[in-house]
Amino acid sequence: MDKQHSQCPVEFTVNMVGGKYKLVILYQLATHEVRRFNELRRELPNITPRTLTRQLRELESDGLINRQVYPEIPPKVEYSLSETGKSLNSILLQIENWGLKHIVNKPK
Amino acid sequence: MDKQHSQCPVEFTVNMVGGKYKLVILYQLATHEVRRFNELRRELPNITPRTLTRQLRELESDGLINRQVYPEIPPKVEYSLSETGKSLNSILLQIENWGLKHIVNKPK
DNA sequence: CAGGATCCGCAAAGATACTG
DNA sequence: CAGTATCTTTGCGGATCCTG
Repeated sequence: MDKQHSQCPVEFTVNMVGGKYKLVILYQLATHEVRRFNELRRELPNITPRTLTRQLRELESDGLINRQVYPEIPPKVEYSLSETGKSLNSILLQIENWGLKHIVNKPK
Repeated sequence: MDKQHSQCPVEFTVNMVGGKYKLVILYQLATHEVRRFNELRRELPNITPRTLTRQLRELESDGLINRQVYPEIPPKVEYSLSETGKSLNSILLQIENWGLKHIVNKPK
């Protein structure tokens, strides 16, 4: 209900990027500039179109990504980071690096 | 099921810190060194004890925090960041700063 | 190609009460 | 103080099929 009640800054940020795939999507856009719907689908092997659509829409309505529609046939839609989204770049890279460092100590 | 299948580093990290309150808890421990159960409860006004316990236990079993039990009466338990948890410090601070910068542009 | 429409399951979280 | 025990809820994401 009070999603935007967002007491503290950390909670505020989590509410923006806290979806199951949102950070991965943002990371994709951070490293590829522009991605199309089915490109993202391929990067996220287990995601369903419905879920991908929802995550993208939420990111868009939170102002983190841009959705560029080309009125052609077949349809073409390009997703990219907004300026606000780009301000997450350094965090995204650190999250990736942290994962790289600790993913190895984790087997078994 | 395949929580630890964790394809990419970003997803791996998200699986570790992706709980609704986990980053806030980690941030508390990053800025206060040590926190007790009810102290954390006060910082997270809406959390229930059951949920707090679970988030703490998951963070502990993922090796991000330490749980120090003092066998006294009344009981005393202190939570703190492990070395692995401390390696998240810079990310936690950046997340807070990002929230501080963008929480203002967000009203209405 | 980029989704929309439906239906559904389940894990995550909330509410409330109780305890060593 | 630091939890546990139950029960209930919710809402995210999955599965499947359909379409401009």
